[in-house]
Amino acid sequence: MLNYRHLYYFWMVSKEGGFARAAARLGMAVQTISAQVRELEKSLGHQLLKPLGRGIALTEAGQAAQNHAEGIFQMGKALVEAVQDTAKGRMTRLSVGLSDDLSKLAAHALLGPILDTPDLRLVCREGGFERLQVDLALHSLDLVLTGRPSPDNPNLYLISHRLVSSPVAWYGPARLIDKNTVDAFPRSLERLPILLPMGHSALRVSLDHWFHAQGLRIKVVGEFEDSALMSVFAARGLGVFPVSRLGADDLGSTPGLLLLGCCEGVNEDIYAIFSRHGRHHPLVQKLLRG
Amino acid sequence: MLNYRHLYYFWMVSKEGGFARAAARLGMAVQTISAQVRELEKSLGHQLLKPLGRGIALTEAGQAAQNHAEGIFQMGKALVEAVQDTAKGRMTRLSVGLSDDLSKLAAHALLGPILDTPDLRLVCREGGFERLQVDLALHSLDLVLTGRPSPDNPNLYLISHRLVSSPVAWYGPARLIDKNTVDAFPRSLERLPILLPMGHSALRVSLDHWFHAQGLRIKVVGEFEDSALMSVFAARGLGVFPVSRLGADDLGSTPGLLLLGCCEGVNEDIYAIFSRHGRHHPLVQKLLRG
DNA sequence: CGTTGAACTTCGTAAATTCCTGACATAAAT
DNA sequence: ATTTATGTCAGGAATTTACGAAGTTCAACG
Repeated sequence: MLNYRHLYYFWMVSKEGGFARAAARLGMAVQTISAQVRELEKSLGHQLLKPLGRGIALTEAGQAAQNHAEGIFQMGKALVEAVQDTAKGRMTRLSVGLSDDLSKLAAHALLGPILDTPDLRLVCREGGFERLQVDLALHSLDLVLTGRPSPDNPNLYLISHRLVSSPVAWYGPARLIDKNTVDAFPRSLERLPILLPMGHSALRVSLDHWFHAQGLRIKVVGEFEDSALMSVFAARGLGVFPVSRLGADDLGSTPGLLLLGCCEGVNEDIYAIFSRHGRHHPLVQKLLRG
Repeated sequence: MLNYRHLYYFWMVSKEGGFARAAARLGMAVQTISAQVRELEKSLGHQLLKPLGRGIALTEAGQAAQNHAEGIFQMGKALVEAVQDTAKGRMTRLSVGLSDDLSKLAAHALLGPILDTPDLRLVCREGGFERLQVDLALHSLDLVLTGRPSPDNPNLYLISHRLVSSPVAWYGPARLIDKNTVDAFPRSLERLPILLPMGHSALRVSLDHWFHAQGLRIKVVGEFEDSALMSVFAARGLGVFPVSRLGADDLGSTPGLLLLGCCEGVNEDIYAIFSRHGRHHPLVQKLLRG
């Protein structure tokens, strides 16, 4: 049976890069740390640290152990926080991951129902879909908002729930939008430089289908992972871009951006992904209800 | 500081559903377990278990703790295995995740270089891309083979590396394939029922582009998450389907399946994803070299 | 309605582990 | 040679863990 106390000391040593610093940080004697780490090595049957110069270095086995320990103690920390939060009457802290493929404006609109929660402490993290999924599994996020469902594997510990399905509109810089282009929409897209989300996003797949169905031959001048970045490049005149209408009503009043048109039949779905196990965060439940 | 031994007992109790059973499983006295779990509750400041009938049940905080503990001890187990494996001269165990969007035949071909490793113990797990990604982060997999790259976030702990880019061929049941359809390929696809991978796979996106570029209007009769399942339905006569040529040479000799044609310009990329940290599994390195 | 028995709890004490003090050896960089 | 860091050995104090014995709770059964 692995001794987690020993592991903790080992982890601290490898993080601080030496027994002396680790002992100082832990407020303990150096010999103790040394002895305990040695115990760990004995119980695992392999050397984890080797001398290097006047310090130490990780062996291969040590590096493997380090990686795992990192995750273990990260989860330990998350556990304590989670327990503290659960029973604290209403929960005030909510960690949300916002996938890059999601319109930031839509995200804000979706989080609306809980923004007036008293004493709310909202922690927003951004990143790629996969990265956020990992954090969800490690329980350092309560909820992920994304444009793509996680496959609803029954024996898995994640649930995806479609929050909304919002129509998609096209916006562009004033330089490119005039009465002609608006009237001729969507045919006018063929004459305009187009910005699109990256190929692996669900919205992109829907749009490709739509182009095909409409028989549109378009000129793609840019592909973006992050929709906010895309809108910045669009406002600077690079091209026109699609975005979920949800929360984008005031995008037309953004300096430099005008509404080009709304493509019927193309929707951006927004999903909430959260852990199946355990209690659900009350704020997550509130979001799901509307 | 969280006491992992207390946590371990708590976890065992919640898994076994009672102190008595947990004590039996641990070979210890019931009182000990009870006292230790009580210590944990005291240090966390919240009750984790509550009486229910003549047994016990998890409180909300307890459920949160349970979830985290599950991951923690899973990683602890993985840590021990990893350390055992590292120093055992050459590593013999390799845990590979095979993404559903990947042709099983191609996967076998890619793993070829290491299949002759003496004393190899290959652990193959299948699943959705996201699920496997999570297992990679939890270090219960060494490597994931997939048709889609994980975004190469520089400050992230995962690396994707494109292993091969293999052309895609179409196969179908004898009932649908004859000299006419082969000669008229790819135009003949318009007259054939088509099976395709699910919309979120990278191959699907490439194919949609290809259909569009060729001006093909096709009839999709099935979409599959799993390419192996797709080939089974195809062999039974449901339709024709695309598959990476890599490792598929002998697919033509599979009872009931014939080669229809090869679409130039459409490639299935296959990526290897693995953890950036620590030493890389020697077998993973061997795979990357070729 | 009281008894029964399974399951959890409390208490006191024995055993094991953890941790410190202090002294000393080794190895490498300046 | 000096400084700085790791590695080792001992003895003893402090803490944690484990268990026996006795007590409490609660559903089930006659």
